[in-house]
Amino acid sequence: MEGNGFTDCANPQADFLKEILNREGFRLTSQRQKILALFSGDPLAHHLSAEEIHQRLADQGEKISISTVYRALHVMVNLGLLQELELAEDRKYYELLGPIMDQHHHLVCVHCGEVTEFEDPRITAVSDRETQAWGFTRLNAQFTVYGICPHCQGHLVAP
Amino acid sequence: MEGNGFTDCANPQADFLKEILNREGFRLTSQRQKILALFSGDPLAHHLSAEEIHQRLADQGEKISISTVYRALHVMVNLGLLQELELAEDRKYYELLGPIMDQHHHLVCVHCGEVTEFEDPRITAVSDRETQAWGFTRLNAQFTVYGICPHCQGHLVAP
DNA sequence: GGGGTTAGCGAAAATGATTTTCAATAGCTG
DNA sequence: CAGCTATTGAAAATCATTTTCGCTAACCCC
Repeated sequence: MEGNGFTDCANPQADFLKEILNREGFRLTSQRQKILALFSGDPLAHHLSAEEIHQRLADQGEKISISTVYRALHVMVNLGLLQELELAEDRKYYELLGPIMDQHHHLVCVHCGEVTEFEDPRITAVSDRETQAWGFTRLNAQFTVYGICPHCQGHLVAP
Repeated sequence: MEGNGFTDCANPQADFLKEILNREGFRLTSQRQKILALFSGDPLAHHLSAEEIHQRLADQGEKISISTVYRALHVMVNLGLLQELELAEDRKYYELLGPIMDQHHHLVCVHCGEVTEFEDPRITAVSDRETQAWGFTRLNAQFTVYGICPHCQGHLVAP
């Protein structure tokens, strides 16, 4: 009954999303807004999996189906709003892909799962060079380094 | 009844594998030898998925259970003999990780799936720099660039 | 501003890669 | 060679992700 906060008053965030969606024949739904809001709202929520998104929404009282979460994530990846990451072994993670935000990469501890981000212009340089050299249209690049973090190096027992 | 060709006469390939396996408490089995032989035997078989390995073995008359293939791949990844790659969306691929072979990376066409390899010392330099900067022990690094290959750029219809 | 069209939703079932279970077998070490 | 235990095969189990289907809600047009 009560409003969801998106219905009428001008919301620049929503307008932006709506335009991007409608341009490609997609519709602006409250579910998509809430999912995207999770990323832009919480700076600590850099990397989220579908299940984590579903859980966080449930925690804040939003009952959104897990299939809807997956569908929304795919749409946003295709629109270039999110990027899909292969951080853990089994599930995929997603992060906001701002047009401003420069390409950044990941250092993952295979022991505790901690993820650290870093940037280096050389990475972008190499991906540009290679895509051009082979005549590819570049869509995306992922650089992930796996290792053991300083903290976990103390606990080196057999897994 | 007839031999498998590995039973007795000195096989440097097998001895090498046996030593590596035994050093960590693993055993040399004919299944593991055959799986590893697929990689070193066929230079065209750069990137293989578990299912492809199972199929190739079946084609050459070797009946090895798919679960054994998965188990062998994990062991070899842990021993540093193989590297796990995230090339396609759904399955994992594996490739030989020679101590000689320098780190190389992948350029993937998201349309046709073609995989091209390239090398660039800057990538290794960056991963070394970052792991050291954060105090990590470096295990592995993967750099994958996604794009559309020249051939597929002609077929740009909506998916 | 309402009505028709159709994208999108939820719930549950389906899929498909990978993992585990368990009894039988085969490496390795003494 | 014997004993211990890692490994295998086959089938069942997992588990993330996708699909199906009837219903709802966005968007477009008048």
